[in-house]
Amino acid sequence: MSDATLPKGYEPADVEARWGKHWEDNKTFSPDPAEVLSGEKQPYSIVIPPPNVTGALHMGHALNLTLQDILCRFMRQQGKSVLWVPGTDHAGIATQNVVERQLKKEGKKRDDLGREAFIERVWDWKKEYGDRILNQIRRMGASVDWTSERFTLDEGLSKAVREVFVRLYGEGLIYKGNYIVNWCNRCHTALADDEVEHAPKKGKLYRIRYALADGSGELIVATTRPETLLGDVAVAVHPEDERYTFAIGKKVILPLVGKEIPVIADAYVDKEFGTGCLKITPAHDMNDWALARTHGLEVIPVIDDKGDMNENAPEAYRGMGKNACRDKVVEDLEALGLLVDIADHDHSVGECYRCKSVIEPHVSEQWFVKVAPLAKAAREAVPAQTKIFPAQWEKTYYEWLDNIRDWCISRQIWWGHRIPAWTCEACGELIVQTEDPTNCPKCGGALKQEDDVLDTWFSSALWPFSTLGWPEKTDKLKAYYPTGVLVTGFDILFFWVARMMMMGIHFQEQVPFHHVYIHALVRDEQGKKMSKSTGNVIDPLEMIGKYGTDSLRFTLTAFAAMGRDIKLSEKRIEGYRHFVNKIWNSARFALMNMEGAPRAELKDAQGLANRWILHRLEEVKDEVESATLEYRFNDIAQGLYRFIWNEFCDWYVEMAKGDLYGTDEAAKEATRKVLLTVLSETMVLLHPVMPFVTQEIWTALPGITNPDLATVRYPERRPQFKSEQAARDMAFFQGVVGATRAIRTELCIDPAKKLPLIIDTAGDNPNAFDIIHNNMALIMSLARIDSVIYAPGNDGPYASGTAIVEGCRIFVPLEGLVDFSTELARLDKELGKLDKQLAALKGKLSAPGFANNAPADIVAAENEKLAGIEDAKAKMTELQERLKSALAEEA
RNA sequence: GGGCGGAUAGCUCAGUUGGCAGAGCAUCGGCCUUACAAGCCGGGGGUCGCAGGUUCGAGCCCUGUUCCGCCCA
Repeated sequence: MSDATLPKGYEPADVEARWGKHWEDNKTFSPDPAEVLSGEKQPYSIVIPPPNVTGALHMGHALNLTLQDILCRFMRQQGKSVLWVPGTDHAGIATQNVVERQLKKEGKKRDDLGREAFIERVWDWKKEYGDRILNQIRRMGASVDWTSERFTLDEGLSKAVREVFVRLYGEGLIYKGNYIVNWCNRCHTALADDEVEHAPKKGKLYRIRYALADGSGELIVATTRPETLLGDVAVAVHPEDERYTFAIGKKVILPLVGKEIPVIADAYVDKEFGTGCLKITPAHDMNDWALARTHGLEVIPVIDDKGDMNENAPEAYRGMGKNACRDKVVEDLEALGLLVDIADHDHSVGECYRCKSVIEPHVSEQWFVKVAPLAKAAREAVPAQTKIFPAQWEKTYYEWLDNIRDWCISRQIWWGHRIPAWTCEACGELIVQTEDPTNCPKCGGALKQEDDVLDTWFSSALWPFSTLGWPEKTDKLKAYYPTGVLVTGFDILFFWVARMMMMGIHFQEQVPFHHVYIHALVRDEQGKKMSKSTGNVIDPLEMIGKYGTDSLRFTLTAFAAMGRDIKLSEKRIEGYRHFVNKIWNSARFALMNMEGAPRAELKDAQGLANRWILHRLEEVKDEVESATLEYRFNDIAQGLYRFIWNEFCDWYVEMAKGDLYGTDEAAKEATRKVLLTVLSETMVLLHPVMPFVTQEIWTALPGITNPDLATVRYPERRPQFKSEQAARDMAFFQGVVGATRAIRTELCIDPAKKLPLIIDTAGDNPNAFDIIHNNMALIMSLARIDSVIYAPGNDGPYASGTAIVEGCRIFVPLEGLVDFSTELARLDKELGKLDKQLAALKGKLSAPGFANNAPADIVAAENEKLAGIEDAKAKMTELQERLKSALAEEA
């Protein structure tokens, strides 16, 4: 678009496709590390939180991408060398499940294919569908560097993963051991603590008699899982629980099994819960496991990895499913008279975050990272080297790191980074190294690699440096590590952020990012989590189709700092589409009035409107910059919204029409220049939030030297245009126009009717006379007035609508046009407002101690305010009295 | 059970060193005023969850309390 016109309506789809392609084809967002290494530019980098390769763009992604894009585009405007790395996560369990479902349709299982073929199959799937989410990122307008795209399972990242694993193993920070883990019977794998979700469930609490072996009585034990009693190794009571002190050290007979187990004392037991007697099943309960360790108790698993009772259970129960076994155990206990009762009991149950199956604590051999040393460094780095925004999350971060347990990193699935450890089948030697060994270095025997793969988060934890080429010492790594900020939701603060901190510090000796910005979760308008099953999902792509990317981005930005959750509804997006339209139309207006005006440097500002809008523009530049640097995204959006709509469109453009449509060529030229300057600089300020509409308008502006707005620098400051005087003068002008309009509307004057206006400029504003004198034509057009009489001390006719603006009385003569009882009532209402303010102010000023204790400037300001209101009240009362008596005389 | 956050207009929420409670949407009234009816002009609407405290002054700071949400156990 070269000529200075714009089509009547903004067509987002066309513009987005065109510019998206332009930016990608021109590699606009692919920086050269050399410009950083040479010292020419400062680096600014962000690594994208890699979405699951199986994923589809949802509102959380849309928010996350929008905020990062605002930062990246803004930093480019600041002259930084900006690298935003895109990519996807291989998402072990999720992706494997997708392909397994595919196989199921063909009537096959993964075992039918075997490991190699299955993995091949997953790669095929990835090739076919893995780009979906990436293309959706494109549609958000994200200014990522596509030449830097990575996948957590690609070759380079695999190298990084092996390097890290081998080094940690060498340092004794990775070990293999028996441990109780969260086990999903369905996914057939161990899960990390934070992959387990806790959901409230209705359950039962069973009370069961355990007889003391010496026949001196019985203990009644409360449990929610009676089937696990087959694996009990002790009963525990609180050491200070007087009901049971007699039993401590004795033995009880384990029902249905018949063996004797000890009664132990431990302060962990909650005296209030159930009966105060806790049965200890170390193999099937996390807490019992811990208790068994401190008391040196045996661990007897009775449930196997499929959820069935194993050979340690009495013969009657072997092979039964755990649920069936529970029924049988209860039945048998009842038959033996050992069951006291069953009560309803609500408790929280762990579920697999992938398939929602109930988690079964399970003892097995797994690989672990010893995290305590890593966690210590990660904790200490905050906030000195890495600052978390908002800072309240620091506490949560510390809380987690202080209570961290070793990280179970092995998963019994196939899709993922296979653990680089081999066991010699001959001598049992364990080999851990980056390169695949051929045979045992000790005895030459055949080797077998570990079957397990690594937790997906293990590779994600390396993302900030693995994507930059580590373990190679690449220019990219040197230039862009550490990254500037990590932008993410709080839900993965632990899964991911804390682990990146640990790995980054350990392997790069530097934190992976200077800042962490934690943003809200996007919920539906009722505040519920969006989910497909609830059917309350608002699809970002659908919204983009209906309202355009810019509308969606602006909406998310405007709500970005509003607390922890964003309640989103389609109506809001639709509302901000109106804003996009408003911007478009204001640009159309400006271009219609440019007539190819040459772009020349702005030297001075003439006229109230120009002086004022340039002053405001300077303020907005400051606001947008500081808000962006401080991650106050909603302030960026709101500041620009107000400026563009309520100031630029509603006032400036309307006032500019005076010059633009007038005959004073010099004024016309000056105003064109200001109009073009404000419009074009506003497009730059808004570009990070709304890249497309601003770019499209930018291209149409006359005199543009750089047509690609994405590479245009942030506007220079013009401090000479900052003018508090202009702001004050404008406020008075707006007051006069606003008061006049209000009189018209509230007295129901025909809008077409032109009225005269009389202003007594002898008020509190020393510039009143000049402001009115110099802007008479504007007042006439904005307030629909046909004549203005202004002079200090002038009285208008009593038969007027009246108002007080900064102590100036304004009169709209309405003789014969209205019923003046309406005006009297209107003045009553206004006086009522003044009285309210007066009462509050007087109360404050007369309060004992105010004059003495409050700062002098506050006292002076309050007194001035009081004088102003009292003056206005006196004047208004007088006007009302005058009108009243005149009306009485007439009658 | 431990921790964190929220409660402000009908709705969704701003409110950055304590100094006259704001916005958007919704609502009511009036306008096709030559960029925009996806618009313009004007109006109404709040005991800032509750109870105390600090202060000349509290939506904001402190204590307690109720309700809601989230995380961890």
